[in-house]
Amino acid sequence: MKLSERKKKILQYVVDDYISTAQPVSSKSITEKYMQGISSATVRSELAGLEELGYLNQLHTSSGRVPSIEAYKLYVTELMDKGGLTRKEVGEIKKAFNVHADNLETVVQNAVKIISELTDYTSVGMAAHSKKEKIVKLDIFRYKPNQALLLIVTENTLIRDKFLDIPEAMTDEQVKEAGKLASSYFTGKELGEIIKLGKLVEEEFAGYREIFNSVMNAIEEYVEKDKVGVVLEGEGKILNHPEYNNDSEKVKNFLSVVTSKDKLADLLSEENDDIEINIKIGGEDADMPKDCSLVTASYSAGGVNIGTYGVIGPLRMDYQKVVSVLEGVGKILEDILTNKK
Amino acid sequence: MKLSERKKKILQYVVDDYISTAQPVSSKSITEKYMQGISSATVRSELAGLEELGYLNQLHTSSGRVPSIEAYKLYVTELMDKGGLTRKEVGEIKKAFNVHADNLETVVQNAVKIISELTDYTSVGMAAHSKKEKIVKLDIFRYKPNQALLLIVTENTLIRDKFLDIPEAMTDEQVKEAGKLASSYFTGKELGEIIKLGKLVEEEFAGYREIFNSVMNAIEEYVEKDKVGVVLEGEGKILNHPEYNNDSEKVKNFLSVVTSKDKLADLLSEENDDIEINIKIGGEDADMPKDCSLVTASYSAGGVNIGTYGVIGPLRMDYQKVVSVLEGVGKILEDILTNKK
DNA sequence: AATTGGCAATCAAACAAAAAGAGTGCTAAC
DNA sequence: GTTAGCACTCTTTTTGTTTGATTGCCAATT
Repeated sequence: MKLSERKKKILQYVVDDYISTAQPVSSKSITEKYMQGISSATVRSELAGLEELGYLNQLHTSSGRVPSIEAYKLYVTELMDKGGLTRKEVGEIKKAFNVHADNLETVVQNAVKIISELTDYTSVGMAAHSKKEKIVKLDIFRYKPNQALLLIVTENTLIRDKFLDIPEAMTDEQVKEAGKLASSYFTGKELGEIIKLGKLVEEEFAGYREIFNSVMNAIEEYVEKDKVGVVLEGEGKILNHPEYNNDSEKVKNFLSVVTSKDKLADLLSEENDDIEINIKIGGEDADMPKDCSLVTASYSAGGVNIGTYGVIGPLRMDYQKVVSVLEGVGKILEDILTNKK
Repeated sequence: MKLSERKKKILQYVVDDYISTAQPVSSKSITEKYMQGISSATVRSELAGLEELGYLNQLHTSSGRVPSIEAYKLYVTELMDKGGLTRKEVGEIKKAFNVHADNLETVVQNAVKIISELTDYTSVGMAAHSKKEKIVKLDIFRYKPNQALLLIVTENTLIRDKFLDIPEAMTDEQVKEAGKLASSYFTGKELGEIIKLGKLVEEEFAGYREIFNSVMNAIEEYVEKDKVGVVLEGEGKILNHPEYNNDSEKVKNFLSVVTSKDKLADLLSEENDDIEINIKIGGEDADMPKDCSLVTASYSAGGVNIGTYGVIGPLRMDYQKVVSVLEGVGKILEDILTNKK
């Protein structure tokens, strides 16, 4: 099962070539483009070997080879060259972040946009909700006889508006009081801390127990998965790639995932805590569109996770470029955020 | 230029048939399906007349007829049958609104979703921001040395988070004071009223003039066009329709409009004040995808406009169904909102 | 034992020609 | 005004042929 050096090289060439041309790769083209000293017959037997091992596929007997999912996996982990960004690209990224950012969501928007532009793939991002964030402001006030509006602002300026069901019998005064109590109780606390508190609340604020529990639920929901904060860009770019050009089933499938913020939030929040760059290939995940790859990166500033960004595209994705861009954006973003804060 | 009754009937049949089959309509099929007592030759001469008048087109000499944009226009205004909704559909709509609505955006989301489901087209909605809405709460507080966060809550529970640039020299106290002043000044006022006030502010609150102006800008922007409030559903459904199936250029075009909330907000806020159902056909508008139709409806409850909803799809859209659904959803939505309030 | 040149076999893609079919427009008759 | 009939047009489908790319295998070579 161990691959010879030459097999690896050849596999790399096949994947490289297939990524850039979208055409099955022939033994001849390999000898011409990459390995002049060797004959095509030799490459052919190597290719046969790689196919045997499950790294390559043939569409029909007399066609060139196409990489298998296994091949892509090996490619991203071992085979591909790590390319950096050009000066120009770095410049473009910096410029993209230079525009006046109105709020945190705008920053995410900018990041996602430049990623999509530089890679030419659909890109997606989500600001992280660190459990270390503190609540800066909390307010509750009556909206309808049986509903109150909950307002939470955290350090990172993310705001949550949510309705709470309240008993009609409550007077405006009581609602106000509940708000005051909740505010003095929650303000200044870290989100994670609050979640951990769990059921303690029941005893202390018996009168407003329901309300307190609703507030805690809202906070928990917000930290765990904030689908509202998912930003998407370039959803149509999938059509720039030939494998999606005449297959509207595939496109439909792709769009159904990509346009569901729920699903995207799920995908982006998977196990990204410690890993920096994360590549998920093929339709292993129920939420992933079949025949797609997802490359994600988690960014942090000052040791705190500040968000997850990613690119979704065809299996035949330019991983090298994508990884470079994600790393580049991450670095610049982190610089900006650490300096500004 | 006046159409005979029979010409109108025939034109209606052609459009009906084309809408349901997506195939050019032949004289023979008309006599078979719709006008048994008449011969195909007669229909042919009528069709030739309608073509003369610009209502029909032929793809080539020996093909059936296809409706022109003019034909669609006439169809929606005069020709088409007005069909209602089935009991089942009404039931589905009611069910869709029965789920617990967390906030106003959820209501919009539900409406858009059920519209998309029932029509099988991409649908879009935007809550209206009536100038009559009053500000219920307004708050300003410091976020960074040179930025403050502005928070506005209106009767309809829409909240806007927005950063204001402030001089670093301002003390926290001053920010607080500005907030208090702004709150007491703006709270209770109608949005329209505030916009009209315009520059009066300059004199009165000289010390915090900048801040007051920023607040007013934010309010104006919010009333004029709130792109954040645009909700979209079923963007992939365009692919269910054959004219988009093998034309990825068209799809790309469509997606580029539909995925831009800016453009959608523009489209939805055009001149919808007094008209109830508004049909825009073909690519007259720069913001409209070419070869698309947009059907919008403005809903109101208690005399106040509460939002605009619409369906975007191919020219060959099932207008009858779409109009029925939009009307049906509007009616039910209005009922719910007027009762609840 | 690995490599190579040569060659038949395979298969998709491109092309061409022919046949089938759908629909029209026109005309002469009703 | 309506209709049957028919020639004509143009697309679609079918069928067959050619071309070209590529492989796998084998025997010869290094």
